[in-house]
Amino acid sequence: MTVSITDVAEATGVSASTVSRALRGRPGVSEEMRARIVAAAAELGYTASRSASSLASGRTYTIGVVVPYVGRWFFGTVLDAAEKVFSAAGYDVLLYNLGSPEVRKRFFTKLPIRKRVDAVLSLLIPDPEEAAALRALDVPLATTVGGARPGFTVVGIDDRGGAESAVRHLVNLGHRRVGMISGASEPLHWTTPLDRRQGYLDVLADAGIEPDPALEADGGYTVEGGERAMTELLALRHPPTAVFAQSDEMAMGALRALRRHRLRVPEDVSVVGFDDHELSEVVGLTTVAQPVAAQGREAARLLLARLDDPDAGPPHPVEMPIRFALRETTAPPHSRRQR
Amino acid sequence: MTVSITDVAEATGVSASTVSRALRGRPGVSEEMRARIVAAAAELGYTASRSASSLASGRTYTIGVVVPYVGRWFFGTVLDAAEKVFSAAGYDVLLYNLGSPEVRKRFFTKLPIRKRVDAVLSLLIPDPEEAAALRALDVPLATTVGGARPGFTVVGIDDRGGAESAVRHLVNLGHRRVGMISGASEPLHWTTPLDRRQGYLDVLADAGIEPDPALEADGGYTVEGGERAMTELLALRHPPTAVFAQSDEMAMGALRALRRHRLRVPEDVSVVGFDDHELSEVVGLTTVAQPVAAQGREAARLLLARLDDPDAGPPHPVEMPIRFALRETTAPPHSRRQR
DNA sequence: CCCGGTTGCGCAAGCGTTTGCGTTCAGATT
DNA sequence: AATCTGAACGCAAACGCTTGCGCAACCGGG
Repeated sequence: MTVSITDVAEATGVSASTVSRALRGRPGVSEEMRARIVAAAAELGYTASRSASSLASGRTYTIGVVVPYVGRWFFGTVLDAAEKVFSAAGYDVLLYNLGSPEVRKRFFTKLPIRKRVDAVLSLLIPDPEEAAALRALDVPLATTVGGARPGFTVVGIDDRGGAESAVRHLVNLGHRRVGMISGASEPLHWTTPLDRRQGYLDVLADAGIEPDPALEADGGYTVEGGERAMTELLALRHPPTAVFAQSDEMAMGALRALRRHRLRVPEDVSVVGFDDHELSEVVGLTTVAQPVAAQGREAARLLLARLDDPDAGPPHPVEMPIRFALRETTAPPHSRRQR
Repeated sequence: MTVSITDVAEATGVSASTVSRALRGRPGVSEEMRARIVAAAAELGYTASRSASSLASGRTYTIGVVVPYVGRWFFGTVLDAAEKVFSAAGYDVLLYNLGSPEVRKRFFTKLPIRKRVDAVLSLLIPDPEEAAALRALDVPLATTVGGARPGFTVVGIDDRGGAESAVRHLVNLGHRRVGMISGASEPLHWTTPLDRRQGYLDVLADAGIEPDPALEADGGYTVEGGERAMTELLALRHPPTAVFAQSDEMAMGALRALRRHRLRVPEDVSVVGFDDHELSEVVGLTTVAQPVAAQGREAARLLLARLDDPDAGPPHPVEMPIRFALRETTAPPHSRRQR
């Protein structure tokens, strides 16, 4: 039924070996013969069986991409960009969506990915054990989203510096009580929350402001979490006049909480986020923008490069540029709105 | 290096056939032997090579999912949900991200998916030719997002009814000039924009309102497009007092345009969207909510059912429930409009 | 005219599973 | 005791490719 390599071999009057070589651009076939074979293959609608060829060659031409949550904007965007690079290079993408802890655990113990991929791009930060499991696959590995791991190609951004620019902006506007909505409850091996927090603390110290632990609330990197966190902060005896949210999603949650409390942004409270979510510009959120898609592209490219040259070790971490995006959610404390 | 089935066989002192049967729960193996084999396999860290087993069995245990744009919230969410169902059932997901027309065309002509998947879930609406190409794969097929195709399992919503409820809401509030931001430039075989438009027209007719073509603007289903479209509408001599956006993304674009024009929502202009984007609640957008993740889950489930029982033809279309979500962007028209 | 070197192609041995069929053997049936 | 019956397992043939090696035919240079 489905046409196999011998069918096109017979149609052309050559052996299967020649067909294989011709179709894959291998040397040892005359140009004339190659043309005939290609034509015949096209006419018959032949595609090599991936299972068979990867069994025979050991290459799968498939990249495994593991993601914590495809639905979230950040990961969706990175995946989108990476997939384009991979498919343009002739690789297929096998997607593993590791939402819940159980699924994640099962994945790393059973490793269904084994013998199925030529490389893996991890959009989640593997803990040390998980990283070891991946290394056991013996294929090139890469990660985005901070957190260096031995053996991994990593591309990320300067989280600390980004946080600094955000908080410095608030301090420069005159804010003294600036809160932070973080993701403290996230697993510790993920360094992003820590780095961003450090940036926050650095700037405060620099400005001679005593950090107040009460001004740090956990938003778990979700919209709802951000809303809860902001609500907590507003319940304080001395609420902050400005908050730095470690992600735009949390910042949007914060905006919502503020609206609910009938507080105006930025007149009553300033908010700055981090990431530059696709909708941040729409809501006018001041934020520090990171090149999300570009990170996906870059990680994919580096991975492919390592596939082409297996001897090259993992390159040193790549740091993508960030940019402070001043919009409409920040102003000096207790300001009157000007027209 | 990598452990194969014969390694397990030798370790247990049986033949490879028995190992295969034991590990896959096939009859013909004593329980005692099965236990020993399972133990040995676990100890050696054995995983069957997918290439080899699918070559031998003809099954790939892989589902192809083709998506127009993973990064968009809607598709990301559907994919997320579907992937969970597939992986829970032991299937892997092969992702094809068909953003640009060229990539899309190449995909459907070369069909790299051939011989690689047991079924395909298409999140984009294939045109008749593309649908035929997919049918040639001779595997179960499914689509979400409107547009019935012969041979496809389809799950969707009542787009027309949803649009009607949205527009009726506006009309009931007293609006007479209600505009629409649509996606008219989208390919014609995608029926969603058409259905939603029909719902819009139905309600107007029902209310005795003469439809004004000038009140329909194309937003291309993106935020920027929505913003442009709203800007066009505002430039009219008689701008609408309310607009129905065919998607939340376009609605958000519209909100942005309105803010830029210093118009207040809902006092000056009412806006209602469609989809219930994850951030719609955050911005308080009134919309008609559809169960996005549920549609992905359902489509995946139906596909798996057809895999289990290949004789069952494609089930008739499944229609998921929708719900009108009243929030804060709609109100009665203001008699006095500022300029 | 011979000869080492290409060039172009076929042969056949895998790659690691699955599976139809055959074999063995313990126990049940006459 | 002879025969029949399953159950449990092994044999070996696929599955559809890739690839090292061998072997003609052909090339130009000495």
